[in-house]
Amino acid sequence: MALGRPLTLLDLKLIRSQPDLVRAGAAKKRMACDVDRILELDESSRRLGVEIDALRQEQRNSGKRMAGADATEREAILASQAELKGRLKDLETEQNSIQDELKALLLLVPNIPAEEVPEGKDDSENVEIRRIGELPQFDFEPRSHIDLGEGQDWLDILRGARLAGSRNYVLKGDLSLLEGAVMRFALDVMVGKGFTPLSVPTLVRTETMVGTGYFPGGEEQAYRCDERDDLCLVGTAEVPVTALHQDEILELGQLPMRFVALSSCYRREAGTYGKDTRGLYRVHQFLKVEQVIIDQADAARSLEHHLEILQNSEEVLQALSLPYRVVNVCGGDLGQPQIQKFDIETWMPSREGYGETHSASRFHDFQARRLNLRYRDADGKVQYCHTLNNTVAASTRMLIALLENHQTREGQVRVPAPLRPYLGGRELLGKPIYA
RNA sequence: GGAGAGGUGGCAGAGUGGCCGAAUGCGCAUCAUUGCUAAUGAUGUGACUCUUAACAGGGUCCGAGGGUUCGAAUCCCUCCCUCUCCGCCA
Repeated sequence: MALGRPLTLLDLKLIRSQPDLVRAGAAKKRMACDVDRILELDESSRRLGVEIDALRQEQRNSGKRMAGADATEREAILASQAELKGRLKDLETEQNSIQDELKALLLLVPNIPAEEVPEGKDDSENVEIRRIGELPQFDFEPRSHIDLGEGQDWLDILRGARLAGSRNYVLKGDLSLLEGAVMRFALDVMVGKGFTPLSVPTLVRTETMVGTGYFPGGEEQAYRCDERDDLCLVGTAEVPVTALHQDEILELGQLPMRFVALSSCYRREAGTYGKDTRGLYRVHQFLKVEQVIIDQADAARSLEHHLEILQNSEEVLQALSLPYRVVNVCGGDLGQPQIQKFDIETWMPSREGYGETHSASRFHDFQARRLNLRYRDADGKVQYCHTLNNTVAASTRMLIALLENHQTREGQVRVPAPLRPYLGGRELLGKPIYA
């Protein structure tokens, strides 16, 4: 996969100087990483580079002598240049193939997880940090969002599938309005906190997918339009928003940048056949409000931002009176790019459990390196930025939580106070449909 | 989709085969002057990478990739992007 920019990725110097750190990081994430091969390729490439540089210098100097040379000198120069050129070509070809392999391997090196990341093999070993909110107590048999949605004629899964295949849906009437209300509320909360709202493309170049760390590796999860146009549908606004300033050198005064964006999100959900097949939990398309922070390379500040964006989303859930818990994602459940991730799981009565609704990630400079996203620090030195993001609200999973947690015996849905202004002041949605 | 013009440093902009990593201006930094600010003057100021303990030195980069040439920012080809006009269109 070609990337049209210098490629440093996980700092090669770091891999050289502390290979064990990189190995340990990969092990904690339960990921493979051929550090030895990388070091070997790096060394050969550099050895060749020294040779090539010397030959190029010779080539340049004798080339410059041509201008003032007489006939016999010219002939001698031509002869030596021809020989130089041949040697250079051989060495360059060799170095290119080494670097191609090196780049491909570097793209796969996992970012090193933070110390606070718990050990563990998969999501069953994520560590709960806190539970907030009272679980709803029903004095009747609570219904699933599917029963409520279909009963109120708010949700048409059959026709959604007919239009676009399984895992698609149609929202009707008040549920469609409720979707708009939650999205707008989430957006307004973030704008109120000083985040800059952004409307961004959801079709991006594959280079941008590589830059944000989704490719290589996540190709199966993305809808791709690259046969004719080299474009992919994003699974989250994180991609275009984080990449907004790719290839730029930002001024210190511009940082930190805080962005919030509402976008459609598209996910193929390959490999999830038979999992969460009913309802709105796992779908191919939904709306999401996402928050992104871009700041200078400072681990302490990054950690602060991480807690900040986590707090922001918790505030949204609390305002909507939805019970949730926060988990510290363990090494084995962490993706390649993150150094730490907090998931927020919201209570969903039909699942009789918490379902993942938010994911707050801290990347250190992983994405910034791939995106060539840099800034000039106080000393005038160019550095890679740090990036972070978190969900503010994802439409379908929030609708599940809202419908199921706030349902009444009659099958209506109480509207949490903060959403009422977006729904004409109504406190209750739907008609009584159950006795 | 058709025709044309372009893509050069943080920004603007010159540069049509070697003396160009690149004039000049702006911006920025330091110093001088100054009650402060402004103005003025001087000096400095690209990124990446390799060798080196360091001093220092080398190489790469003028949208991307390939080609011609002893030698390419400059010539040729392909692709990407931007702008103008026309067409189509929510």
